[in-house]
Amino acid sequence: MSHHFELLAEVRDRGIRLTPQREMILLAMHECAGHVTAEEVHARVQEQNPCVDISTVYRNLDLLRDLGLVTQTDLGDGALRYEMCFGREPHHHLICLQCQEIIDLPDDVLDPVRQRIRTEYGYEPRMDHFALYGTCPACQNL
Amino acid sequence: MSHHFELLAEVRDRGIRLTPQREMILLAMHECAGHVTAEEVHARVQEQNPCVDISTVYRNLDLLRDLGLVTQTDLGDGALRYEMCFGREPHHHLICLQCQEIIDLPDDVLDPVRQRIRTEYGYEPRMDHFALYGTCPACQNL
DNA sequence: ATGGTTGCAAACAATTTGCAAATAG
DNA sequence: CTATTTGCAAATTGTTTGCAACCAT
Repeated sequence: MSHHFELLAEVRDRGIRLTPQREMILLAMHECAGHVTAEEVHARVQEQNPCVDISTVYRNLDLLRDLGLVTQTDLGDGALRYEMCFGREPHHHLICLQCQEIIDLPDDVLDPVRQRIRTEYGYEPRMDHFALYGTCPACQNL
Repeated sequence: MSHHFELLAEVRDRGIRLTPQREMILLAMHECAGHVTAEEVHARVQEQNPCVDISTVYRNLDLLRDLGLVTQTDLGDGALRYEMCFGREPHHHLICLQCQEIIDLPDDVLDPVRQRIRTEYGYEPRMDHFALYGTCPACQNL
């Protein structure tokens, strides 16, 4: 919670109106360490004010994504995941296909791939927030 | 079309009933080089028999995916993509964020990532059919 | 004051399901 | 013959939209 203020200031500085709903969503995202669905953010916000609508959550998450404060990732299950990235290191996720455990990977695991994409195919890679899959050590011994 | 027969034999050998619908779907998938949506498969099959329902297409694509004959990929736009992988090299896709152009990448671009995931995190990676994003050479000059 | 923002209800798109009838083996 | 598969219609799920009222600046 240390830099809640910084976060709110950041938003205000960009000329974005700070409505109570927006502030609650920002706060909820800031507190949740991991990636959450819109539904989860909604539930969290409703604990404070049950009137807040899910569409407001979606609209704000989209906005924050466009501002670059939040990442939006599609993990392949039905729902999009959002994660606060303001003031955090870029990273990726390694997801266990069996137990769904998720661990973070440093951004540079993808550097060799980026390298090859650049030199061999001329594409400029943009791989900001990636989901990789596998089986975790625990689940390998079953 | 050379190994249509092989493909049908493969399916029959696994004890799967070969209904006309299933055969049409198999054929459509085999002819389409790239990744297609269920809708596209449906459209293609309906050219032959307009009665075939979209749910039948979905059910069969799920079945073929479970059999390992077809890959299912989520490119992040609303619709899942399917691709016949029977008798083909494993590969990945590099998608231009601007023009949506898609090119194939050989499987081994991910080897360094796999290596690190294995040695550093103990996960057994399973990255069969991946979607990577970037900007293609053409779109970089705009 | 006024333009961005909200809640609501309804629309949407992709996918799934229940069920009776049809059919492959 | 019978378990599987199909077509149909309806349900689900996650997300988006139109709009009048509301409110941060």
